[in-house]
Amino acid sequence: MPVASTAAESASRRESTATTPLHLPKTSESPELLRIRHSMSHVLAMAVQTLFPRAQVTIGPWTESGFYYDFDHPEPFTEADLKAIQKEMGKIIGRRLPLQRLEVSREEAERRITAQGEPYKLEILAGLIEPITLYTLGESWWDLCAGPHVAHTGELNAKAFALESVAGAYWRGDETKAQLQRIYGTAWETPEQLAEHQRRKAEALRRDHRRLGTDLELFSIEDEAGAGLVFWHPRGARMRLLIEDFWRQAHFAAGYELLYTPHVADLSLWKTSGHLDFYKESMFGPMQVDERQFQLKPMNCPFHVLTYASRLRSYRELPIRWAELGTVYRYERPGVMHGLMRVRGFTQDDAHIFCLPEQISAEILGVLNLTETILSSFDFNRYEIHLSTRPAKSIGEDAVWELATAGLIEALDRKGWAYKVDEGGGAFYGPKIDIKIEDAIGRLWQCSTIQLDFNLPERFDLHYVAADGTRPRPIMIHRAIFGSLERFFGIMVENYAGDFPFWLAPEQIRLLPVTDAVLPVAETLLSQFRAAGIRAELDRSSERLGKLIRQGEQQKIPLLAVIGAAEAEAGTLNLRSRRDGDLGAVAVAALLAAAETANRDRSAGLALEPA
RNA sequence: GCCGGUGUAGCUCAGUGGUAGAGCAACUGAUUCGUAAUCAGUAGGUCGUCGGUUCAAAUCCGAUCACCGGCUCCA
Repeated sequence: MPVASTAAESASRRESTATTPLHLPKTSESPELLRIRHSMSHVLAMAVQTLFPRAQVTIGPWTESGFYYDFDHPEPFTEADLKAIQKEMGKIIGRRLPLQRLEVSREEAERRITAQGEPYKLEILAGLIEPITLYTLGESWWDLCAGPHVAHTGELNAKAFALESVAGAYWRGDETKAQLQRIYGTAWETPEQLAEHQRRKAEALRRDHRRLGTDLELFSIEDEAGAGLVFWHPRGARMRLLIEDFWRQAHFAAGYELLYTPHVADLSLWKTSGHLDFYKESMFGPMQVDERQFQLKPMNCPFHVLTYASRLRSYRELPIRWAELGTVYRYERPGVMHGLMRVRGFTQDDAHIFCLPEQISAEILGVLNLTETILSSFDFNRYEIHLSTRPAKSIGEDAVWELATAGLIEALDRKGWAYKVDEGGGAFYGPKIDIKIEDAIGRLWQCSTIQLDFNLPERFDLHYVAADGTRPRPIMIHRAIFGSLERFFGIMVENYAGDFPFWLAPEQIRLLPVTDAVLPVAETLLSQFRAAGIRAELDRSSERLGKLIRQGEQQKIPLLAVIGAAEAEAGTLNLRSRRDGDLGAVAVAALLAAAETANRDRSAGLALEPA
C-alpha cells in the first residue's frame, strides 16, 4: 500500500468527523479479514449455484471492505434474489462446512472443470501457473483459488455479513467481453463492525454532494441544458467566488501571473498539440465558422503555449508561471456523469510553468508548497503521493527524463513527503506526481497533479534565448491543484457534510427577530453586516423563534443571531453557533469585528468574548 | 457505451386501466411568540419526452432522454 503522509494535522478538524467510534480495518491490513472475505465469496458463489444452478462462476476476489463475485447468469438477479442468496449463505455458514486446500495437476483441474461445464474457470486455469490449487467447500462444491481461507464456515459470522448490491461487470474488465452480474457483499469479524460499516455508508449518503447541493441550493444540473453541465446557484456561486478569490491571492503570492484564454479556437491548434490524435474521442465535435473549423477546448495548455510563443523569451525571464481558471469541455460517454464529480464542462485551475532544466526541483517544490497551502485551507491535511516514472513507450531523451525524475524526487524529499513510486506509470511525454487527498471519512480523492511535458514544447517549437545565444527548449510543467473546480467543490461539500467553515459559508449569519417590533433594528443591523462584507440575511417571516432556529440549523448556517426587545435595547445579539451552540449575548460591534477578522483569516469560526 | 434499477408538485413519496393525492417547502391571512415545526386558507403537476395498444393510460407496450448502483473510462 502507498504510504500516507501527514502534513500538519489541523486542529480545526470538525468534531463530527474527527472521531470514529470503532476502527474498521481494511482487508489489506488484517489477515483475519482477508480469510473471512475470501471464504465469504466462495460461500456466496456456492449459495448462488445452489439457488440458480444455471449460474456460471467466474472470479470472486476480496475488496477493502468486503468481497464480490461475478456470475454469468441468463436472468438478472433481483433484490429479492439477493435476500434469498444471503439466507442461503447463512445456511452454509451454519453447517460449519470445511474449506480444504487441494493441490492438483493441470490435467486434473481441467478434467474437474470440464466435468462441471464452467468455461470461465477453464479460461482462468489457462492463465494460472503451477502449483494449481483449489479449495473445496463441503462435500461437492469447489473453486479454483490460491487461498487463504478459514478452516470451516463456522469461523464466519453469519450476523456480520451482508450482500449489498448487484451490478453489471465485464468479464476480465473488458467491455468487448461478456457482461456478467457482480454481487457485492461486505463481511466482518463482528456484528458491531458490520453495524459500523453500515453507519459509515449511511454517513456517506448523508454527505452526498448531490443531495446537499439541492438542499442547500448550491448548484443544479438541468435536463433541458444537457447532462454534465453545471448551473451554479447564488449560494454555490458565492462559495465558488470565495474559493477563486483565495486561489488567485495564493497564486499571486507564489509568483504566478494569471491568464484568460478563449473557449474555442481553430482546430489546427489541436492538430499541432496532438490532441486530435490522442484525445479525439474525449473532445466535443468541431464547429464550422466561416471557412474555418473551430474546436471547443478540452484543455488549456495549447493556449498557454501560444501565449509563451507570442514573442521571443530570454532565459532571464524563466521561470514563467502562468495560471488560469480555464473552463474546458470534454465529451463523456452517456452514463458516466456523476454529480459534480464527473461532468462535461468544468473549470481547471490550470497552470503552466516554463523553466530551465536546473529549475525543475525548485519549481516542483514551489508547487508542492502552494498545493499544501491551498488544500489545507479546506481542511484536507492528509495526502497520498504517487510518483510516476518513464513508461516503455515514451518520447524524449534519456538524460532529460533522468534529470526531470530526479528533480521531482528531490522536491518531494525536500518537502518531506513520503510517496509511492509507480514505475513506468508516467505519461509518454513526461514523469508526474499525483496527489490524493483524504477526506473526513477516510476516502481518497485524486485532485492535484503535476506533470512534466517534453512533448508540447517540441510540437509548438518553443524555445528561449540562452546566455550563450543558443535557443534551447524550455521545460514545461503542467499542474492543477483542485484539478476540476466543480469536482473539488463536490469533494469539499462532502468533506464538510455541508457544514462549511465560517469564511466559506454562503450565508454566514442569519438575523432572527423574536417579534416584528424589532424588525427595524434588525434591518439596520443587516445593512451594517453587509457593509462590513459579512454574508448576512434577515428572516422576515413572522414565524416563532423555534421555527426560525430550526430552519437556520437545517440550512447549516454557522451563526444564528436572535434579536428581541432586550437585545435591541442593549445593542447586542443573542448568538447561537452551529458548532458551539448557544453563545449568549454578544455586542454588535464585537460580533462585527470578529466576523471581519474571521473572513480575513479564513477561519472556521469566530473568536468571541461574551458581552 | 454496457448490465440492472428509477423518473408523479420545489423536496420526500403514495397512487397497477376508469375525473391526479399526502407531508414538507411556497404564497395569503390571523398570530407577535425567546433557541429545532403556531393555526387556517390558497396555489402548484398535459405523471421525463415521443409514439403505440385501448372506449379509456401515471398505470400496458416500444423508442428516447435523464438520473441511481456498478462496469469501462476519467479531472
